[in-house]
Amino acid sequence: MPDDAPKKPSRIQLKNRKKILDAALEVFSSHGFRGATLDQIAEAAGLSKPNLLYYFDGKEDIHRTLLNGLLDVWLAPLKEMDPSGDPLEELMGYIHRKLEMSWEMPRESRLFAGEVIQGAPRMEADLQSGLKPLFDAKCDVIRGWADAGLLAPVNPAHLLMSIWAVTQHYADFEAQVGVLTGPAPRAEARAHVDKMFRSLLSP
Amino acid sequence: MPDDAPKKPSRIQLKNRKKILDAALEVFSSHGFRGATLDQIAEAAGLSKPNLLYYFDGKEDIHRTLLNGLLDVWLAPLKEMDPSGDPLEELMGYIHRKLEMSWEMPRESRLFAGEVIQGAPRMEADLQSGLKPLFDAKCDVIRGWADAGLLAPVNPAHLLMSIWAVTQHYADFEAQVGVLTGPAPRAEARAHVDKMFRSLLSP
DNA sequence: ATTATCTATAGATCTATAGATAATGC
DNA sequence: ATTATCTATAGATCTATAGATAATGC
Repeated sequence: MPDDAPKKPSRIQLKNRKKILDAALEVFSSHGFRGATLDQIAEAAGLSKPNLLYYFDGKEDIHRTLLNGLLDVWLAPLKEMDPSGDPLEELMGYIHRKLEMSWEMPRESRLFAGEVIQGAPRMEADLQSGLKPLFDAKCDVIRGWADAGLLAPVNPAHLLMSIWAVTQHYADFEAQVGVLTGPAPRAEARAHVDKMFRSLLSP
Repeated sequence: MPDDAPKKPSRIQLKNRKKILDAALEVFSSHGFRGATLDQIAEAAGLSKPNLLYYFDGKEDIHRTLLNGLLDVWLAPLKEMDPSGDPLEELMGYIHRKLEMSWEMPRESRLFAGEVIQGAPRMEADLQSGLKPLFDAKCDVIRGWADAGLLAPVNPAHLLMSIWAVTQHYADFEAQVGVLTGPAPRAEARAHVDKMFRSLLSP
């Protein structure tokens, strides 16, 4: 048996790593990678700074682990889009799930947005391996639907990107949305987004 | 005559302040406020670090001056939207100007995006005084058009926000767009965006 | 025995200033 | 005389580690 055989993590291991990642989500999403400090994360996690570094190899390790772990959660709504379902309703269902997600998980949205805006320096590999294959597969599904006349003709890649743009905007640019619309009633946003994509996609 | 009467800035004043702001745009837009350092800005501007601080009161002063000065440029396309023009073509014209701007000025787009994502800590006042009145005025124009039946019924505020979301996405999330579509032909993006808003807005 | 936590601090990085010197414009 | 620039460095902030101590699980 090799020396470096992985050991089962203790309960404290799991609990504290989770506390740290929760705290890191809060801090990284509101200040960015460089703007966040280990002090802030340690304080938010209720641990000492050296104790943070007992559980992770450093600031970058915390950040990468966080992004990597959240990518699956983030892509789940898209995975749920069913190739054998009704095309228009599958797409509209996806759009509404993504919109709710923007309101329910704004920190996750901003964490990814901040990383991508700065050129995804700690995430490009994950985008290639995690996002790209799923993206291509779903583009094929949408192309199939459009070719069969079940949707209006549409460029699948740009459709998906504009769905992300519009839905994530409500989380990522919340500070601006707030100034411009006040505490915006979500129903209005929902109705607008629904109408926009329905008028684009209806065959 | 008061002691603090403003003096006409010398030619070197103007030229060096401009060099610094150009450099700062490059550095702040790719690393964010906190991630940028005066060393990087000084190097990009071809000046020594103390010399930077001879022209500006500090890092924050550079950042604020930059954001403030660019806001007008950034809002120019929206200002051009003519209340007495043809509604659909005025809006589509605006959308295409904004889309071109995203490709021609990605650094400006990312600078604003980064600031807003982090809650616009150095810009909220500018948003209130610079953006809000223009936004409200243009919402009124759009509402007038829609009420007159010259556009499909649409929520003006959410329309404008989705125009920004979709167009700026190509600059702000370029790293992701690049991974997913490769060096994307702009014609496809242009056609998609045109179709999306035209189908939403056509009366 | 191993895992978990703490205090203290090294070492790097960054913003900003002090103080001297050079260049420029009346 | 005023404007512009430089070298040197103070002072603050941050990541990370050293080394000791406490808690936990066989």
